[in-house]
Amino acid sequence: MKKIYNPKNLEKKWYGFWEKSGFFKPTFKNKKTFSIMIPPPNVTGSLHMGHGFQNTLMDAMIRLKRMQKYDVLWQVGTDHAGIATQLVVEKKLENQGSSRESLGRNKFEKEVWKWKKFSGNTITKQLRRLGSSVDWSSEKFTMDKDFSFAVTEVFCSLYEEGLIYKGHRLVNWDPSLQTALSDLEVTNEEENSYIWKIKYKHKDGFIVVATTRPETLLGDMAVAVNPNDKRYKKLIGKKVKLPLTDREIPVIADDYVDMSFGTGCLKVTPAHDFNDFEIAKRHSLAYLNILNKDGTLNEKVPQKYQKLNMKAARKVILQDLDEEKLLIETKDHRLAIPRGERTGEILEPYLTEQWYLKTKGMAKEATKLVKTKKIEFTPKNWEKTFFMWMNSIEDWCISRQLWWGHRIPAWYDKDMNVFVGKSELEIRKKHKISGTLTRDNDVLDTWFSSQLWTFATLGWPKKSKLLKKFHPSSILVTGFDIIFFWVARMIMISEKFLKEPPFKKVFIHGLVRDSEGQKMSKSKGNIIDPIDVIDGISLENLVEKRTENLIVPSLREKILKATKKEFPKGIPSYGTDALRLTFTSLASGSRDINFDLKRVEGYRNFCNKLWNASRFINLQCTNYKKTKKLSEDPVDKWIRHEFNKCLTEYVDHIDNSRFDLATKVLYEFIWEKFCDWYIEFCKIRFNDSLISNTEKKYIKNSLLDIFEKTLKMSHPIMPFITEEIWQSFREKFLSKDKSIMVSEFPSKYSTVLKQRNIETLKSVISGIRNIRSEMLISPKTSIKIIVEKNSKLKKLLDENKNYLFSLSKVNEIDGSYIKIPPSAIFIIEGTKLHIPLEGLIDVEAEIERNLKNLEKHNKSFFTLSNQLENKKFLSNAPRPLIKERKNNFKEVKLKISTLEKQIKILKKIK
RNA sequence: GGGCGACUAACUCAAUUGGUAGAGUGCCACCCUUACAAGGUGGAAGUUACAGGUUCAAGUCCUGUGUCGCCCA
Repeated sequence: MKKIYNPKNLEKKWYGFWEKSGFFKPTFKNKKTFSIMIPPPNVTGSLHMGHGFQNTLMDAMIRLKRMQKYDVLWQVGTDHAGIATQLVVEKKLENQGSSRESLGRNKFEKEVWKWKKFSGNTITKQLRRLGSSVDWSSEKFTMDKDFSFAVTEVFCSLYEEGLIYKGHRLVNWDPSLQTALSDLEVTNEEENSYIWKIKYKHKDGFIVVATTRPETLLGDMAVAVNPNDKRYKKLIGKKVKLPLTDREIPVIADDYVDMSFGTGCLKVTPAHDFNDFEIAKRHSLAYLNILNKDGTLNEKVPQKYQKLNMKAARKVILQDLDEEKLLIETKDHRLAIPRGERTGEILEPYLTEQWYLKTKGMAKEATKLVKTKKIEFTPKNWEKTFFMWMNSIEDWCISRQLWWGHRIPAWYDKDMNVFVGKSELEIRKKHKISGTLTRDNDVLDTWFSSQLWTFATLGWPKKSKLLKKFHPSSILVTGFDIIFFWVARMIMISEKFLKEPPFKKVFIHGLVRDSEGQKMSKSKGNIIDPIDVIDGISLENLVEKRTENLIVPSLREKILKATKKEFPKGIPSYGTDALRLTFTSLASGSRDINFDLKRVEGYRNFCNKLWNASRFINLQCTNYKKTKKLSEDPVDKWIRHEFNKCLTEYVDHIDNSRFDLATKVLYEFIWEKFCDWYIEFCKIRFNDSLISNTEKKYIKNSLLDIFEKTLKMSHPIMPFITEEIWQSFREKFLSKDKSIMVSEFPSKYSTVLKQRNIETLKSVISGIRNIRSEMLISPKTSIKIIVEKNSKLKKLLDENKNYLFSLSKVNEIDGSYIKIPPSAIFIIEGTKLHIPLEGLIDVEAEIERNLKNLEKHNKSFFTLSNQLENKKFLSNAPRPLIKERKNNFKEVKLKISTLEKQIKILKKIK
């Protein structure tokens, strides 16, 4: 074994071995089941830190349950990601001088499939690098034939039930994509803009309308005022002339108008504003659509403005208004601008006919599932958010004017009568149609298909074995950003079609941000690729990666500088296990996860520690194979007790999705208990000539036994290093398992009591070390200690001489206790322990040290005495607590009096 | 405007039902002791954002304020 842990090579080797051996597949042997459906990543995307985080948590659970002999299924697959994928392919075509339109629908679709084949492996390769033990044999893609079949099935059935309908109304329209988007795909962010005041003339003068969107003026159908607004009361019902046109529009009264905003006069553009749409409904106004699909003005506006896009139109219209002296004020104003979350384009409310799904009824059922705890959210407060959304849910616009996705199974005859069915053939048969039928051009929103993920992956609508065994899945692990998009919709649709929840628990994790809490994004140039943390990357390559394909090239310099500052030497290779440990250690249920590479370094060191511990054990057990009998020495019992404690907590924490705490107890056990003390105890015994070879064998058995259990316990979080070490110990462990990952999860040692003596011994050793260090006694100098002859402590120390002598460099325990020379002292469980000063300790420094300790104890003396003098405390506080405090008080008093005496003595010598 | 969350050591994060605030990294001192310098031993470091309140006892519960972030309108 090499001196330094090097994760390179060994990770790929073991992953390949696991996959080839079929360890990831469900066994169908065990009754208890555990299943997780992976949130399907975008098929053409690549893995980011969020994926890394999420998959680490899932894998930890999956590996644990697999070792606990559950029948485990981790369903894997990818999502076709309609808009995102179409955009990428269109961009590619554009670079080749081609376009979607010039290719036509069929050829374009073929291009996308080609691209999917080319880039689709990226993400699955990356998942493998993370160690994710997903069942590749049942991998699914949302555009697979059987999956598509399920989508069609659901659509048709919802349509037949009357839950899907076609509606003519305003949608969020992305002019660059020329498709509708659902409300959830819109981001509203405040931006700097203006508010303009424009004169609308009438026969007795004019009124002033305030607007943030002057360019939609050409679609105005009314001017609205508040019915209580005295300023405009007499104008209600009159007509005003719409500027730049020859149209006249009425002044109407509507409560919606805020008298204090702007001028109190609102222009009403029914076809291009959601609020105005509602106003128009109330007043039976006409809807005048003034936009083409590409966002330019159409033939309904004066010729001059036709074909202008919104930006250009605004400029020209403001100019013209100014010329006609109708523009009277331009003022800075901040307002929320709706943009498409994929394209960043400004969206237009646009009047079109779209497919909608009625959601209110399903939402009610979904709410019930959570309220009755059939589904539980962790952390729990997300349920609140979930309920809020379910209460205010609107019908879902499920059609998209895209070419990549599940095409809507609807056909139209010559007269535009619509028929919905699984195929054209089926429709012809059913409705006895022989004439032409044309299929609807639109595809379904990607989320419409991904909502079926938990069951369509398992073969639904067929009644498959998998479905029966693994649905509902045990837990869903996902980010809070898609609770509405995905989680809620899965719950609704699963309850609708399977009459059961899609999962029993939902674990909502935080968003991975950079170390300063900034969201990682391409435009900020602060993205860290998990694979780069695993393999390492040079500064040059990192900068290159962060600045390529920038939308705003001017950011380049800034990103370069920031990257150089944060990673002056690039990123070293830390290995998957270190990264996974970092992720789990950060999974505390908080909303934001600031990813700091320094934490990875700490966990890489931890892996190195484990690695080297195993080297030591390997060395001690050369040519040795474990036998049954374990040593019953107190130190062996002590470590077993510690192990039991750790194991119980560890499993509990994972079951409660507190991966941070699980990582913590594991870390502390391995480093602070196993390595710092137990291995040292073993080392001393192996070197002790007074211990028989037989006894040493028992010690080796103990060591190997607990080491194997420790490796197994660690495996779910750090799979690679544990497998590498375990395999090299396989014969020593006498294991018949092929891999640690399919071995049985360790159980507790039976009936091991807490070993108080060992704790005391540790305290003595630490106390001596403390004095040595503070008094600057060279590590080479051996010292003598003096302990009261008949004390329990003396007996304990005599019994454990070997440990005491090597771990604190003591060479004599003097129990004579007559004429104690000037000493440094400390008190352990009421017994004084002296270290003679002569030739070792600077008296002045020792006085200082004692004064410092005295001060510390005085502080607790006061808090404790206050507490214990307080009658209310004594009558109200729980008994054990009072007892504890009283003991503490006694101890502190003793310590203080001893220290004071000691200081007096020392001062005398001086 | 409504809702949610965060604020704890220099940095990144913990702290079960209220019971004397803990890790990692960094810092200081001493050590290359044959598992490990990616290490060992010891140490310093906090008015828990602020102001009130409840309580014997508050980082934790309540009220208000501030700063930052997210969601919805």
